[in-house]
Amino acid sequence: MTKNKTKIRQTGCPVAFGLDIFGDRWTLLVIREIMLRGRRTYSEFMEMEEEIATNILIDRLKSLEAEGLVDKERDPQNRRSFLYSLTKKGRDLAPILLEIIIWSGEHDKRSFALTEVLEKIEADREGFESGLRSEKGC
Amino acid sequence: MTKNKTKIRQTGCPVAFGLDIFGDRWTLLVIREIMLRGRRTYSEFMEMEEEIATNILIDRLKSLEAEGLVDKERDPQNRRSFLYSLTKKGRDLAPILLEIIIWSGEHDKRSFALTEVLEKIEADREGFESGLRSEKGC
DNA sequence: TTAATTAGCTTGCGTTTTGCAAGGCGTGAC
DNA sequence: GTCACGCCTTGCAAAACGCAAGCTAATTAA
Repeated sequence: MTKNKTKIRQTGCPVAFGLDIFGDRWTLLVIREIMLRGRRTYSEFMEMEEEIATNILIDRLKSLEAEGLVDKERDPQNRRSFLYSLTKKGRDLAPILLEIIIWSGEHDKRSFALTEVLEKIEADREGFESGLRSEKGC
Repeated sequence: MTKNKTKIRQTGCPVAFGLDIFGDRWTLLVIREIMLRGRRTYSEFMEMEEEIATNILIDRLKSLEAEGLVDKERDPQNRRSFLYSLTKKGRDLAPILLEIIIWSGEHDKRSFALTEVLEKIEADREGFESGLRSEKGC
């Protein structure tokens, strides 16, 4: 396992604290897979269109579990598979993901027909947030 | 200059789009310095308690400028210095920063007396957001 | 008008992380 | 048994990071 996140910045700043946990190019994409797409297994995560490498994926899954953002359990239906699910701490990342989606929607030139979705989000932030697993936005 | 952010993931997902721009351990800390602490120059950024290296700082400033999140201009008062300031695109990151602060406030065990600030934020999100440059939270 | 200082930036080099390809191992199906 | 599936490890090259040193242009001090 690549020894990731070696340097932890205990400065007390909440921004730095958050970035120490999910401040990289892959962690929030794994969260997105679970939260927005309902994917739950290693092989489902491997299907994401951004083409994550196997060692990076397993590294992020381990650190997410170590940080208490996801739980890992055997799939009762298929006992050679594992199911990853968000803890409360993980689910609480929803507003951050939502704000990233809003920001990108406003500033991504290629934002293909996302505008209408964005207007809905802005109009009903609460409602959207509670129903985040409904495929909108991504 | 370290050739940063080589791989750009044009998948159309707004989460990936955002992470391509600020998905690393330093970019949002530079934004924090400007937005929350009112710092504007290279040497002021070097004073941040997380001890950023000079080459990393200049690399991030250049990519922030290239992405149109900050503007750079000569300081009229001190013509050997430059002033960095947020563009609209940069200022629009405020809600993301705010949500990170809220998340960390809830999940950082060492969250020294931040709780009361958080309650204020939650109670008056709009108000807090518009006055983000007021030293609270960080 | 020359020397020193300040602010911003570059360079070199060792370490860490990432990306990619290949392969290994445990579980369950046949 | 043997085979396939799902999860995970390993090896190696490339990129990014971290650290220390030094360079350059603008300003101030002598």
